[in-house]
Amino acid sequence: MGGFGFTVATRLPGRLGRTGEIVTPHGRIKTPAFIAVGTLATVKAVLPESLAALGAQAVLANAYHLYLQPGADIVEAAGGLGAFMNWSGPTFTDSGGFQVMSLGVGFKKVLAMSTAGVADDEVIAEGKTRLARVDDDGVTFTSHLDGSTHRFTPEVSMRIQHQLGADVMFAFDELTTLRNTREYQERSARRTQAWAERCLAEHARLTEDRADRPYQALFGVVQGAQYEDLRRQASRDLAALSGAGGGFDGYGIGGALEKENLGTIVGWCAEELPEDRPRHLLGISEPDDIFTAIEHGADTFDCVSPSRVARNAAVYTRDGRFNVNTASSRRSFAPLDPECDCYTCTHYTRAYLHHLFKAREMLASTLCTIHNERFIVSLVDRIRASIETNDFAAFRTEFLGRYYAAV
RNA sequence: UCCCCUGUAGCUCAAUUGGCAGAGCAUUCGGCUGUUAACCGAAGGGUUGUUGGUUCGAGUCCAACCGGGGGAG
Repeated sequence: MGGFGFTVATRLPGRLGRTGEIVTPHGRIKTPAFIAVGTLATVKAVLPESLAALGAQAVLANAYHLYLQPGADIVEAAGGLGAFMNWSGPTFTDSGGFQVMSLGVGFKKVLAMSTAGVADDEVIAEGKTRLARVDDDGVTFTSHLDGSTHRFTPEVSMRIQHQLGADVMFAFDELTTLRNTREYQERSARRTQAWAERCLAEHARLTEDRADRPYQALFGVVQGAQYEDLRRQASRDLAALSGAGGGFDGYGIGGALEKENLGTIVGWCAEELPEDRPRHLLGISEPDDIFTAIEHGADTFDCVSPSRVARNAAVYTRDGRFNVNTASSRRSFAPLDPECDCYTCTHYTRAYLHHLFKAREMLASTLCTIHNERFIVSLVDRIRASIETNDFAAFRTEFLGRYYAAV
């Protein structure tokens, strides 16, 4: 795994959390770290320069989306994801498993779905057009762009991700939801494990073929939904894999999670996964979840929330989240968050942002995305610092107490 | 002076043969957690220009008046 590495610096006493550093061919990532999401090789509405300026350390794009548009071959010909999108820092790509599967399921909300009352695995389609079919070998799905039919297997995802050329890739996994039966979860976990082995093998082969290129790390993904035994087993099984390349370079924790169980589930996985490899929690970034995830051993995480929510006028502040497009901001000439050091807060007022949203001006999205991304990056920076100075618990109490106070 | 058309939510407009007055936008608020998302949802808002009349029942039919538009002199 030349060119990729991870070292732990400080540990959170009595907990699984730690600070550390990931080294990639395109730079270092101080952990814990929030990875900005740029699904289509762009963090929507912001320039890469702005992202770098606000302290974003890495960007995560998506194999499914880039495969469909513009095509992995074009990204490869451009010199890889980073060169293509003019981002010189570390890059990640997600395998596309989540997208393909969530299209099949017909809904995206995995986090808070209830398990109540549904036992039939086929019901997960919920009457919507089913765009994907899973079998033991892979997934056949319909493009959401033009209806064309495609097939992803672990090998296909690996080939696409190698073409995209990100520093960190994820193994192709099956997404389940909390509505699937226990029996299905077990079957799915076995399938994801088998796919992990195939990803590793294909990855080793491709790495060999492309020895002239910078090394791309591969993270295995832990599934198992809300079941402790499945999560622990999946973690151990992934850790036990040591293919030609020496196993996974790190691990992702994915799948169905209820907010209340987030820490518990991350903890189960972190206890079973190798200490010396980074753990990435997929798709999480609410402030309280960040504290929970880090405490229980997550080193990195990514999420669309800061940018999506920003485009829809919701902004984070030290005193909680609010919508700038509501009347309360019409005549407010204060920054979004007076303690924030981002470009938006140091140059613009709530009244101006309110105006931009009401006028449907695109600068509204740009400025609020810069703010939200900075807010989360800054929060994680401060959490990292608090671990280093052994003030994590106090900082969490102070931050969350204020964030969720009043209003 | 006469003739024709037209008045319905803040705005633009719907509403079968007379049968519980709706929609889009705007307003107010809420939501968004491995992006099919500059998105989705909810709420508030009406003496249908006015006054009479016909009718079991009128936004709808009749009359007058008021406001707007057009035409003829």
